[in-house]
Amino acid sequence: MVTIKDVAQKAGVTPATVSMALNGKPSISVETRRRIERIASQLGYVPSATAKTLRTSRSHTLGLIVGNLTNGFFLDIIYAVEEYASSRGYSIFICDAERSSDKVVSSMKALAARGVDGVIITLGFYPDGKLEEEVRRISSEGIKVLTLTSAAQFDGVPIVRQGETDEALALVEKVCSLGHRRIGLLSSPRDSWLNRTRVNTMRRALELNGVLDEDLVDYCEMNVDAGQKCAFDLLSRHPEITAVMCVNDQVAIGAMNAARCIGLDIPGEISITGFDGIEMSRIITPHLTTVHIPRYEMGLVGCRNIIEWIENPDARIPGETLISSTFVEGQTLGICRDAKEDKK
Amino acid sequence: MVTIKDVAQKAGVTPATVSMALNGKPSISVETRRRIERIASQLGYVPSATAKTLRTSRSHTLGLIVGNLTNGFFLDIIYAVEEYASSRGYSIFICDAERSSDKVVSSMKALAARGVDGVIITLGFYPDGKLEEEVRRISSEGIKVLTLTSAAQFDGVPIVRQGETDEALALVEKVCSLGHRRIGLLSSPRDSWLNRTRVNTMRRALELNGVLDEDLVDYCEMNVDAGQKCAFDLLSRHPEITAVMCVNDQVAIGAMNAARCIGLDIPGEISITGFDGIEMSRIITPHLTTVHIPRYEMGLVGCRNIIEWIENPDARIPGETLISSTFVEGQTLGICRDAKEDKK
DNA sequence: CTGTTAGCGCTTTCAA
DNA sequence: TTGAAAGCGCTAACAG
Repeated sequence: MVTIKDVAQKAGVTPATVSMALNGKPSISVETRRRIERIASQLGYVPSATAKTLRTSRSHTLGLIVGNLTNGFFLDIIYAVEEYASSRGYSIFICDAERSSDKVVSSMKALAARGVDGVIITLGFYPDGKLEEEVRRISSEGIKVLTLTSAAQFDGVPIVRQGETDEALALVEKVCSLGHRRIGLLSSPRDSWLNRTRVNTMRRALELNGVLDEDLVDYCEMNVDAGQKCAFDLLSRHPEITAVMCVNDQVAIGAMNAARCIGLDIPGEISITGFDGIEMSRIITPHLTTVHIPRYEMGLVGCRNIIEWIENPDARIPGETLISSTFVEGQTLGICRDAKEDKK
Repeated sequence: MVTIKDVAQKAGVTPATVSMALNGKPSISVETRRRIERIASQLGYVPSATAKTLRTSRSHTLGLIVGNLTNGFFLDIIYAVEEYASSRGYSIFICDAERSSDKVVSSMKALAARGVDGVIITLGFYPDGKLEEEVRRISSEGIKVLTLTSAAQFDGVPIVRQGETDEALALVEKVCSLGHRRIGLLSSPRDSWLNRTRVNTMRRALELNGVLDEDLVDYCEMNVDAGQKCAFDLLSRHPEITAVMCVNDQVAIGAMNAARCIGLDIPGEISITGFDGIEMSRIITPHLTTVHIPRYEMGLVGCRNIIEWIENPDARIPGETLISSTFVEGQTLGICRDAKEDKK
């Protein structure tokens, strides 16, 4: 491996001079700089980031902790973060939280030991106290922490989150305006973040429309299989349901499968809505009506913010950044079948 | 930040002793070790991985370069690699190749500068000479390189690849055995890796069965939209086609959408096959008949092999590891409609 | 069993 | 404009 010494020797100068020349310090004569640059590239010299980090306590690396790597939801975030970071000369450590606060804490310890300049945390579950404690600890070591999405939120830690409340409300209004009164609600587990936020918003909106029926609310894990099973049960118990609103797209796709099993036409006999706007939602037939969460933009903005903060610790970056979601018109929403019958 | 010196001072010993104690060297008295451990954890001491790396030239980090992060195909690999690596105390740098050899080369340079112990490369496209050169360079620096999947393959570089030839042949046999004679083939672009390997295998099998018709072969990008467009064209031009075999699941899902547009029942009037066994293939209705590539196992084995190699450079790890794919019985394969008519 | 010493590759004063 | 020297935090010889 060729080091700064080798370059210095061959150029007939000291390592210090090479360092300054290659780092664009102005106090080096153009002539020597040229010579050093030539020799460096000739020797294939690549400065050791490790040594640089040890000396400067700046590593140009970031940690990215995602809630659960098997969930395609996080893919766009990883993509955006990696893309922007690498364009700024940063490398990304990827860590899977495996839905557990403990794993997040151990990941953060590892990242801190490796000297990352910052950590981006994006979880889909509520973190426990241990995590908050660790966030404090590494912050006090000078490591910048930023959270994406709002399940994990800490005092003084900047957050980039999706604005989705208006869209959730609008979605309910849309369903109601089509004449639906018996509306099933497939939520995530009772103590989950999304049940307490997103689904609760929908619940309140249903209530305002006078169509909330807790018997028609069910709770399931957020994957296709669970959604299918849960929707099947719900629709079997309550055949009067004409629309099912789901906590996310995976559950909604499960619900679509269930409806198909039962022989209900979508959207002729039953309407279905999702949430998130994952890739699959626009690929399946009929296309799912959903709300698209701007994951790419969130990743981009989050990464840009934390790098800005790292490189300019005095510049206060926004404590909270809201990025709007967008309604996605699919083909799973139709006029209530009862309303149609009434017309006949 | 608390360093080894702080611990040493508080324990009344030298840094060297602390280092040995914490690294489980046998030459330390149980008593001192206990004391040091206690003080270390009390002070919240976390050894600097950076300093350790500089000193030992072992970083316990790996680079993972994936062909294209937006493709869900790679998700299971990332998951497996991260999971296994972190269980062994390694952290993962994730890099997106963005379908370009140049980006891969610059990623490798960055990874090498950061002192990674190894690099896992998994690409879906043919690399150019520059990449091979860079692989040689970092190998000569002692960085271990391993490739996953076979698009990128270099002399002397261990590879973990899927065994899929038998399954591709079996798939063709299956289709033919159902009576199909007019079989469309949706391949990836002509000069792409999969066209030259996987699709070519299918092509030869079709030929052996005497049903290869180059007019029924088309080439498209490997995504749902392209697949849909291409399938629509093909089926419009050749309504006699009764089965479409696709280079991968995305294209197959596109083909399913196209068939539905045209009003063809799957599998009643047209059969469709995919390849890869991505999550979506078993979620859509009807489930796609495909071949599942064991991405998780590949990632696991690849990661295990490279770590073994790193930690024991003399132990020769297998130069080529083949992991079998599996046929996935879906609902998109049916008896040829012509055959059925004959029966009537 | 523990201390001393040297040095990994780099940057950053301070002198010259 | 460049050189000399110190040191980031750690480990590995070698002494004692």
